[in-house]
Amino acid sequence: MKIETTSRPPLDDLESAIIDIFIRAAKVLGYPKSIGEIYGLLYISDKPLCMEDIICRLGISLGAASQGLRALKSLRAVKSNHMIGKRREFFTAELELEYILRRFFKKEFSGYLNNWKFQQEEIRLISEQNGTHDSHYHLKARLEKLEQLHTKSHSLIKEVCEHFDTTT
Amino acid sequence: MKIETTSRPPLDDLESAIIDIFIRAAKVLGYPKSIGEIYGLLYISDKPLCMEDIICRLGISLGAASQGLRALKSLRAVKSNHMIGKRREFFTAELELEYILRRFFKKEFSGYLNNWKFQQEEIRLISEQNGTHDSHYHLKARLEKLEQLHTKSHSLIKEVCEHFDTTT
DNA sequence: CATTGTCTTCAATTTTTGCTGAAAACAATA
DNA sequence: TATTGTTTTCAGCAAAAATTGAAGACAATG
Repeated sequence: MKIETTSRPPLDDLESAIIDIFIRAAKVLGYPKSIGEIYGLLYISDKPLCMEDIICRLGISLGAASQGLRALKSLRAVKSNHMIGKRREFFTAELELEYILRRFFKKEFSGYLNNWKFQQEEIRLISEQNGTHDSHYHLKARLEKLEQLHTKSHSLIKEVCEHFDTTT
Repeated sequence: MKIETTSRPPLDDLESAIIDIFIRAAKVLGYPKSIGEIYGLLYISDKPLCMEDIICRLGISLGAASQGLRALKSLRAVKSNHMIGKRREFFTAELELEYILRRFFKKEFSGYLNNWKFQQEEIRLISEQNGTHDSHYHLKARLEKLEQLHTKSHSLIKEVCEHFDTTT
């Protein structure tokens, strides 16, 4: 891809400031900066952008753009649409951030909780193998507490998702 | 500090498995591995441990232990107690994880939201400076949406904290 | 106030993570 | 199916984050 910078001005103050919000949000959610930038740029754009637009305006590399867009697509945070007569793929942001967040929490956080549950089952096994004679007797209570916390966290995520559900 | 390894056995399977849960939890909350390890070790110990215990059993460095414990103290996730007649500081885990989580969310997440709010005000300023003639006219609606999301996130954190409040 | 045991700090190092860009893969068009 | 435009992949590189350990600070004790 030969990149044609013409007619793609650098970001102005307002644009950078808005994109910054998304960069920070990405960080908080555990994503790299570039993902925040790309989403932010699409969020403030009133027309679909192609990869070249994104690369030029943000000054990031081809690879980063491609990978970032893939991640964003998998979160359904950007939609891609092919314009008729054009070969290129064009991208738009899903503007309903609530939807995105809900999906994010459901996917990422649930994944984490499932893994935790699995580990906890393993632990139960090991601890039963060791039998009653073992030195870890005092652990029982603590492990049970941990399991309770797991249950509680599980219900938390439902609540969080519902919070972003009320179609404002 | 000369470190005396004697009588401090390496972690057994059960212990490592439990500590692993805390390592992952730390990661999710944005903390380094060592913080999860230290908390985990204290969580499963039935008596207070000193820094040397922690260093030996986890195989981490003095610096990491010191810094990790500092962070954990600031979250009030570990308490330190001086034993009479002993010069050393001893540490115990706060076992009520709910408390820790509540404080964590309040502190970290609120900090993030305040920053966001601040940025959003900056943006409003810039955007008003630019006046109505500017090319960013279509942004208004999107910025308002962002502000709504901010409000909503703010109420979310309250809900999350309350979730961990019910003294089970 | 000197000695000794313990903890903190921080520059250097290691580890982890993200980014780059050229090459390969793919897709559209003629 | 050759050509050309576009996207993906991935090995190597750069930046960021975590860890180490030794030097210095601090505190208790005699």
